[in-house]
Amino acid sequence: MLSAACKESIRAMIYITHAGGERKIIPVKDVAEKLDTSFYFLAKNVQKLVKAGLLFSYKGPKGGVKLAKKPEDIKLIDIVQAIDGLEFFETCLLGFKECSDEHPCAIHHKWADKRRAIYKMFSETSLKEIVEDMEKLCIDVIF
Amino acid sequence: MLSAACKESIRAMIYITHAGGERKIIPVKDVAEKLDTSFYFLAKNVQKLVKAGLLFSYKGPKGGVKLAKKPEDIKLIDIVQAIDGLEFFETCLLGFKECSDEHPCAIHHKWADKRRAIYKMFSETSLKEIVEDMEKLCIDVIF
DNA sequence: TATATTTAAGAATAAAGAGTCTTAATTCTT
DNA sequence: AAGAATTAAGACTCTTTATTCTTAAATATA
Ligand code: FES
Ligand code: FES
Repeated sequence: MLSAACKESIRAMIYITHAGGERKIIPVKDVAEKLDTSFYFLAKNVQKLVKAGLLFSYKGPKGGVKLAKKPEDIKLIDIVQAIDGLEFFETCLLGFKECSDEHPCAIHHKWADKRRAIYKMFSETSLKEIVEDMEKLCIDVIF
Repeated sequence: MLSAACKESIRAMIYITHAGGERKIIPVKDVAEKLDTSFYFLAKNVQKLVKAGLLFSYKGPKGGVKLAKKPEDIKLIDIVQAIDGLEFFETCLLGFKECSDEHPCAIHHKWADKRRAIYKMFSETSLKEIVEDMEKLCIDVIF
């Protein structure tokens, strides 16, 4: 459902929120190390997050990235949209051209419900909430 | 979420149910024509459905495929499992190694709910039900 | 038996996605 | 001003998935 790039981007955003939030600038290299992933791959995706207005970036020594908005104002759906786009929420599960209540496929009515619930969850879940939950549940950010 | 192969396979199974069910043998060529898709691609996926025990196949003139079980006994999840496998339902949305209530990631608890609902829907929805719904709603099988 | 028809199996090609690297631009520090 | 650190951009390779094709095996029919 989510691409590898998108999954990693969400993890990265969670870590950036946890480690620096809106204030502190975190080098992408640090994020890659903490997530135990490829700097190259991560950096490319981070560029998309910058372009989407979710991160501010700073070049040079002491450079890096930080949140461009308050953690409570960045929702999971924003990250998904920036990296993968929203086709998942707009296209037919069976691959038909149209997907709407007016032109439903054989399982549209059942599926649309589930899909809407996922969209709702992604739209309502903010980075702030995730990081707070993690601390509450004593889950390591990195895992 | 579902691969192109899986989406097409579900459509094919719906058509086979509608056109022949457990009785009549339908040539794969006919299915491909009706679905307006590549015979080659469809035929390869149909082979997997045969191996998974969802279809019987018959070679030679008058050959083709038919359902190997009653339409009410073939669920969407069976088709998904045969073509894509069940990783979607078993792996972490954020790409962590483990995915369980014991080793949850930052959004496991929220996601597990949604995922379970989808699994339930796929497990409970049979080809019989889909085809009946279509007839009831006057939706063309092919669309 | 010969022929035509159809699925089975797997090779070959094309496209998309994942992952890596190189170079340029920016900016901090000395 | 010079050098080092860091992101930006895009080319490049590798892997997986999608798609097409070829050949073999089976079977109905004449
Ligand atoms: S038309 Fe198929 S899911 Fe909406
Ligand atoms: S651990 Fe991430 S969804 Fe289950």
